[in-house]
Amino acid sequence: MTKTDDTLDQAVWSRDLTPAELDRARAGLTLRVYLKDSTVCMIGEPFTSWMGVMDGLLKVRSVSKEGKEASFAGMHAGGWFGEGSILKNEVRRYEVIALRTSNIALLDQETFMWLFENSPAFSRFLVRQLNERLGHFIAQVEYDRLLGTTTRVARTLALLLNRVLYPDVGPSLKITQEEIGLLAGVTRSVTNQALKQLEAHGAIRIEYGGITVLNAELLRTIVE
DNA sequence: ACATTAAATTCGA
DNA sequence: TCGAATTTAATGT
Repeated sequence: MTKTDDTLDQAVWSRDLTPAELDRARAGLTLRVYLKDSTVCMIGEPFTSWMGVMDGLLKVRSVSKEGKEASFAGMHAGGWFGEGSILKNEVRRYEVIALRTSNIALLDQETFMWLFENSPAFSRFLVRQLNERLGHFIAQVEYDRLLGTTTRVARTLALLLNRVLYPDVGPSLKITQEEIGLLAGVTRSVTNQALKQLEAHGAIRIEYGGITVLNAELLRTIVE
């Protein structure tokens, strides 16, 4: 078992591929380690690869068309991103930073396009993922209108729990309060207060170095 | 920014 | 390899 075999094994989109498609995918995969605080990709960079988080935590800072407001999102194990840029063949509209040292898999553009055009299972996966993201963009419109901090933190956590984007995610997240703060765009102490509120409402349980979500639906819908 | 507590690591037997 | 001692990391205020 090589490392790329491992990677393929863990990737959701590989599950229904034919053996031939799997071989092709394996040949297009590269693994990289991004150290904490390093830049994974920059705004304006032409597309090079589709990326998957094997392990770690990334922060995606996306900027609106006019370069105005920025919004954040987290990316953790199991998540794949960049398909929007590759399909439209445009430059990246967001910047990605490693919040902690992370193992990232890269699938080169050529292989990605080959799979997209030749593998029904792969295309099906992509449609599902793109559709899911569309829903997020709609939710984001509301998000940017200064909601309360507790709500922002709640939504940040809810996004990390998304079953479509992170198929293997369970109710317990290994993420520090500092990291949650970076993702939600609030300070650590505000994060701490927000988490306490969420815990008081029974939405989560605070643990050392992480949280467990008790009521995901409440997390998604709560407004302070 | 500081004090407290939890976890991870080191080290001696 | 066990656990006590020390260091590092995360939390709460």
